Amino acid sequence: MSEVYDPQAIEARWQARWADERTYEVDNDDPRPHYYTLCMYPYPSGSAHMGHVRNYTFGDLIVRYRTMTGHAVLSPMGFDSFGLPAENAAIKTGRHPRAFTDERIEELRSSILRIGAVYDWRREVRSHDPSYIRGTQLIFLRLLAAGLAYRKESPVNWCPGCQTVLANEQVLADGTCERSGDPVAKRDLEQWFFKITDYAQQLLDDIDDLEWPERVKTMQRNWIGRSEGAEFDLDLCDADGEPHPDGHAVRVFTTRPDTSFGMTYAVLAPEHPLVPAVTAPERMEEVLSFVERARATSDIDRLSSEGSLDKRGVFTGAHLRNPFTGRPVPLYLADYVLSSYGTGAIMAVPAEDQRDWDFAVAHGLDIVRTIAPPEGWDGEAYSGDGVHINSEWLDGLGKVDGIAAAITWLEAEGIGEAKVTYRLRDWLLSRQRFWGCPIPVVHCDGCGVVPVPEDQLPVVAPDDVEFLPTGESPLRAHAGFLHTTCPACGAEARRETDTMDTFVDSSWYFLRFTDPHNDELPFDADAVARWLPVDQYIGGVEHAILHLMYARFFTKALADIGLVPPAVREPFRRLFTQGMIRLDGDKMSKSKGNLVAPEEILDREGADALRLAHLFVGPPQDDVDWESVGLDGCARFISRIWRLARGEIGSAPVERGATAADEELRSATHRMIAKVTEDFERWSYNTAVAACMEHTNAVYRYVQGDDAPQRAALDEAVDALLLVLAPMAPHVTAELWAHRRGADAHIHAEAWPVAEAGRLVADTVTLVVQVNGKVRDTLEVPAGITEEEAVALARASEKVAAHLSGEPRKVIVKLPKLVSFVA
RNA sequence: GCCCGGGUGGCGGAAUCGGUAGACGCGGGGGACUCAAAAUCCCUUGCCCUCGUGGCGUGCGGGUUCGAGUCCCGCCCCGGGCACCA
Repeated sequence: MSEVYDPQAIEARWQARWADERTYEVDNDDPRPHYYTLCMYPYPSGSAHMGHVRNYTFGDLIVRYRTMTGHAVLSPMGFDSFGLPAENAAIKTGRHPRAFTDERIEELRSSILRIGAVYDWRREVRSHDPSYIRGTQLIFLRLLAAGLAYRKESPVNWCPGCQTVLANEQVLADGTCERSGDPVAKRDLEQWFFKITDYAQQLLDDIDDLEWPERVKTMQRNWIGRSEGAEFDLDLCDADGEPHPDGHAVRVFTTRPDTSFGMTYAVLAPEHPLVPAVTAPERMEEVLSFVERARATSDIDRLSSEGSLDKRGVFTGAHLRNPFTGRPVPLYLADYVLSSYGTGAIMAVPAEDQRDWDFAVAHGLDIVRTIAPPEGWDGEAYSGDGVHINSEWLDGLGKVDGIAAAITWLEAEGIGEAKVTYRLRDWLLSRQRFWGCPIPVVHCDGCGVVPVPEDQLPVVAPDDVEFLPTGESPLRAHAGFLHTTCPACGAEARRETDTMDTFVDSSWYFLRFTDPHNDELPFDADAVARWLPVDQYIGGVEHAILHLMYARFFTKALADIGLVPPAVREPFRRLFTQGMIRLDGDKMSKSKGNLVAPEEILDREGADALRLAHLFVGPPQDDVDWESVGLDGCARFISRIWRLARGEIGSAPVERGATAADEELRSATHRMIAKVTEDFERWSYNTAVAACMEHTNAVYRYVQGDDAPQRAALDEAVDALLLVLAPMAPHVTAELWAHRRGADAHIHAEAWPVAEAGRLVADTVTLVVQVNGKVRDTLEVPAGITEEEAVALARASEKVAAHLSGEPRKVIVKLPKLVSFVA
């Protein structure tokens, strides 16, 4: 047992003991109530950085707290071990990504251990383990069989830097790759997709019941982007309104069918399939060159060309009949209409849509208002509510009624109907990379795409590949992997060489943790039923859309195909998103070169001080600047606790009857317990630490007072302090507990202290006396004071009398804290 | 443009239900201990002045209320998300 506080020795010893005693290993049939807490499994990039420390400090606090409150806590850790950095390192160094990755995992694991975070390491998973690959592939095949995975040729996002296609979610708003920053181009490739759009409505509806930060819920709602409106057909015609001989019709989606009388032109996306068929011969050359230009232009350039709208659209020479007016309107192509949203075609109503207004002005098209703008309106397009005008049978109706009436009319005419459209697109999962989970299908000239039978899983990439900067997966060049036989007909066939997006791996790892050694299935449904949904998920807000949306989709889809129990519709009941660590306003990151290495601090002040500093600096959800992290103050606090708990402060305690001071200390102890417990429940760790500091200061004053401390009151005060600090500063509290109770005593096996209700009420309280709402005096009064006594005492105050002449008009009393006189 | 957060001392932050604004910590000032320093311990610390039984004070302007950091209306600023989504 250490005599002086030596964090390195203490921390190493307790970390070893937690591992030896298997304190935090938990079985699925544990009789205690189950609690599943999970930090997002990390990509193994080497030693932990401050963001990890912060994340695992919060996670570990919950594990230890919930264990002390009597729960069987599932606390697993794993590694999101597929991904681009390992493959890029392989290209640079020639080393296999597995060797590189396994080293990074060991570095990260050892720094996670050093902060004292505890896990059930028996359950560790790694995305690149063959057993995990098998699970990922089996899930893929089941989704394929259920029609939830499919292949389609489509223009996809291609990142020239990463040499791969990207999901929409990985393309930033400015059209660049979220990883490399390169402008993303469009390419036509046959790719695998998951049908997440089938779940758009469920994903939207179920957000409501999640205990997630409102910010994250809003981001998901926006991403799904539901909009209600109508779809209808516009018949192709000539400039005089005569029907086109081929009878083509263009279907458009609009949220404002009520404004249809104001449609003065229509627009197709450049990629729209009808473009060649409808374009007038004399306009063909110009139209095709426009289409070519639009296709060659990356999204980033499409956006930057804003302002030159005349160049961004072209007339097709064709017309469409506005079914509401019966009149022909010109049909344009414009790159501001997206082929991937709605029907890829719009009716344009310049008076009620600013983009249409701008385009109409640039091209000299008519503008007809169908909603009267408010009095004094000096803007251009008006999209708000108002009374319809110029709209025949819609005139006089408001916006909402107008929409309903227009839809009724479309349905009665048989040319359209109400329609809900989502912004969410299907999830493109193919990646032309090596270091990912292979897509387990075979391409056969006779049979087409053939799934690899489940009993032949996993399909694992070979090791003897060459990593060259060719921009192609080395799998394509590996004859042994590429050439195989068709599982269906036995003929020669080629393996799929694309791998899956690593977000596929992270979409089910939380399920695997419940049953990590299952060789038959990714996981057993009963095991999942015992733990899911995750009671507390913790991670960075940067995953608010991608990972969290995909994991939700997987949970629903896997439940629908019978892998996950039907009752589990959501993976994460409660989500907490922690703030970022900044240094001088910048995000702390390797690429910015402004990292503060946790190791140095662990070597100096120790893990407990670092953990407390992270907890104390401010609300966990807020970003923190490293400069404001009060490491010294927390280290000082720990040494105050150290001396106090070892009886090195003040006079020696004695056995005696309780004095008022003793009773007051005991009351303070129980108020502290209540405060910390409440703060833990509401994720207010900074105030929990503050409450512990405050109590420590009170105990210091108590033991240094004129009277010797009473042993019972002092022991209770110190024990309670150690117990509530145990989840926050686990090593030093364990050491001090063993010092006080014997070497076998284990503080983390103790029950969480419970505040006695009878102790929470102080004997005397501060009564605030106000006159006209201003504080004029404060009086110490017995807690059980009556209203009459309180008012009498307040009236007797000279300070009150100075501001109150005569009788008050009104007296407001809120016992026992407030008496307020109204003059 | 739309949607979320947020704005409180020199600094990080607290105030949980409309009731003492500034808990706790950092930093500052003073003192004790010491030959001295470090460490430690104690006191003090929103601003202003005519120093009182004083005034002001939670981004700005209004309002509700006996009483507003907290509720309502209108702005300003900062951070984040989404954005030719028809």
